[in-house]
Amino acid sequence: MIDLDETDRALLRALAQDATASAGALGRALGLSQPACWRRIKRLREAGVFRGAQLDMDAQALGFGVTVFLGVKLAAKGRSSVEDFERAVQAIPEVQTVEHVLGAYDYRLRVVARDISDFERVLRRRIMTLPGVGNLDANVLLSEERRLGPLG
Amino acid sequence: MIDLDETDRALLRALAQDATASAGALGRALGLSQPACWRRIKRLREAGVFRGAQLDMDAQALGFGVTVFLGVKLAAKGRSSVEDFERAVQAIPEVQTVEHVLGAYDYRLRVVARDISDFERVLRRRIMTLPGVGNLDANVLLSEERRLGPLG
DNA sequence: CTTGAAAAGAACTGCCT
DNA sequence: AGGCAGTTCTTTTCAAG
Repeated sequence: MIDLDETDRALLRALAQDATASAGALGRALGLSQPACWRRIKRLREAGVFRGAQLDMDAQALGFGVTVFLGVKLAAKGRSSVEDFERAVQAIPEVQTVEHVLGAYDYRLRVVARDISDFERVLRRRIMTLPGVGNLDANVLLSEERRLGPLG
Repeated sequence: MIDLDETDRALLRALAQDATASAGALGRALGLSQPACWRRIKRLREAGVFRGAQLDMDAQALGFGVTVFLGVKLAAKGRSSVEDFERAVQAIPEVQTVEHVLGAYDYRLRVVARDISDFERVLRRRIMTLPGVGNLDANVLLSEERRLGPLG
C-alpha cells in the first residue's frame, strides 16, 4: 500500500483510460516534464500498483453479440468438488471471467456467445454438464459502463 | 464483424494479455516480421476490434482490499426511475462498474472499499440511499481469473 | 511477406535548481 | 521534489525485392 498525491491520482486516471500512453505524452497532459513523469510511473510500477495492461476488444465486432453473467451455486462443496469445478470451467472457451465469490453464489461467470441460440448450446452442453453444479442464475448484459473507481 | 485467420487470433491472444507489446515483439513471438505484424494490427484497429487499452491496477496495493458485487433490483421501473438510478450510481466513487442486465437483477455493480467496515459505510450511506433501490444481493470477491474467451 | 534503412520517438541517465 | 540536456534504444514507417 502506497500513498499517492494528487498528481499520482491524475496519472492513474490517465493510464486507466489509455495504458499505452507514453511518459512524455502523460507529462505534457499533466504539466510535468518527461523525466519527472517517468520517475512517477516507475515508482508506481515498483510499488506493484500495475497488475497489467490488457487490451479489451469489442466482442460485438468479433461476432459475439451476447454476454451473460451466470451465478453458480455448487451442489456439494467439498474440496474436490471445488477443484473439479474450477478445472472444468476453465476449459470452456466461452467463459471470459471466473470469479470465486462468497454469498448467494459460489462462482460468477462471464460468458459470451454469438447469439442467443449459440448461448443455449453453451449452456446445455458446457455449463450444465459441469461437475457439481447446483443452482444457476443468469443475467443478460444490456449495457455496461466501466468507471475509474476510487483508485484515481 | 471481421473474419480472422489463425495468426490474427494468436495476435489478439497476445494483445489481450499485454496491450503494451510492440509490433516487433509480437512479430518475433509469432514468427512474423515486424512490418507484417504491424499491418495486421493496423487492420484490426481499423476494423474497430480494439475498444481500448486500459491499465488494470492492483486494488489491494492501493489500499482497497474488499471488492463486492452487488445485484440491484429496482423497486419501480418507470423510465424516470431508471434514469435517476443511473445518474446517482455514477456519482459514487466506490462503484467501478455498472452493468445493466436482464434477469433476477436490474443492475450489477462492482464496488471496492478499503475494508469491510468501509464497505458498510458505502453500503449504508451510498448504495441504500440510491433512488428506487429495491432488493439487494451481495457477493464478496474471493479471487478472480480473467481468461481470453473465444475471441482468440 | 521479406529485408534494410531512415526517421521519429520513447526510455533512461546525470546534473542542476 | 522537478527541469534540462543528452545518449541509447526501440518503434514506426517507407522503401524495394
